[in-house]
Amino acid sequence: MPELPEVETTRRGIEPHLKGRIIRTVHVHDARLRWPVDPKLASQLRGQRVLAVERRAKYLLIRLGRGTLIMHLGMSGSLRILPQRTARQRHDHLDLWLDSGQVLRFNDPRRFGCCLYTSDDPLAHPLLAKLAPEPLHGDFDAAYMHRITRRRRVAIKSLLLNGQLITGVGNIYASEALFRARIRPRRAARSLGLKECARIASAIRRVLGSAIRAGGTTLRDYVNAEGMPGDFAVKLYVYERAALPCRRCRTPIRQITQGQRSTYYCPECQR
DNA sequence: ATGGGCACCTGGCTGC
DNA sequence: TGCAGCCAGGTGCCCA
Repeated sequence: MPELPEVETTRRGIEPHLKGRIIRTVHVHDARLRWPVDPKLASQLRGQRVLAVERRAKYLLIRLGRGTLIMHLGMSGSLRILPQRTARQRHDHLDLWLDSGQVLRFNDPRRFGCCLYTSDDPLAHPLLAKLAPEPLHGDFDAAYMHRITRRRRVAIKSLLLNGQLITGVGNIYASEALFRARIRPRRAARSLGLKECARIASAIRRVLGSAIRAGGTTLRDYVNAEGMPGDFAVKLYVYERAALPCRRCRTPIRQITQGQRSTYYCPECQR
């Protein structure tokens, strides 16, 4: 489900409730996630204070006094802040009970998410160490886009989903960024010129930034820390709009498959 | 090194 | 109504 804007919206929603709080207890209701929740997790977290909630790509980093909880929402995960006595629901996996009387609850129907504790530098963790630069930071620009596309024959859409080259962009925002950059998704990465790379880098930053300001995209089931959907779906130009008129030129939007994922584009606006 | 495909899961929808 | 088939916001891993 969540791409960078949804993860960032979640981070902003939970941080004010977590920062400075102490984790009193941890309840693991269902340890089955992408990797099983470590049976030692509860004893590792108990009594630790939350120093900050950070984000790296689509990972959330809950910085604690003696370590870090690394969480990923996968395709269907959500984190909510709830009063302690809130009844559990299907697919609730774990609760962090805080000294404030609130609970951070992780729900994930498809179980592609994860929850890992490390006492080392989380950025050096094998899952995070090789991730590409943050797309909203200064080192992600036209020159970077140009450099990583030089030798690659893959379609630019597929490249945008490669987390070792670009992070934070998932299937929705890959199509949306290419529409805004006016580039066809099937273009070979290495065929793109510097100006086109500049348009893509700029489009990625703009679409992610706009989506964060709208609280993310809810198509089916994404909810923020308060359980509310995001508002960006109404601003999508192409995603899930197959055969509907392009919002810019009225040409029917096309849907194709690339790497077993759907891609949407306007054959008129994108070249 | 690069790229393609599969795997991991549940749930919702469509069509017979 | 039941059931099979297909699709869905991610990404690690294996193979050519």
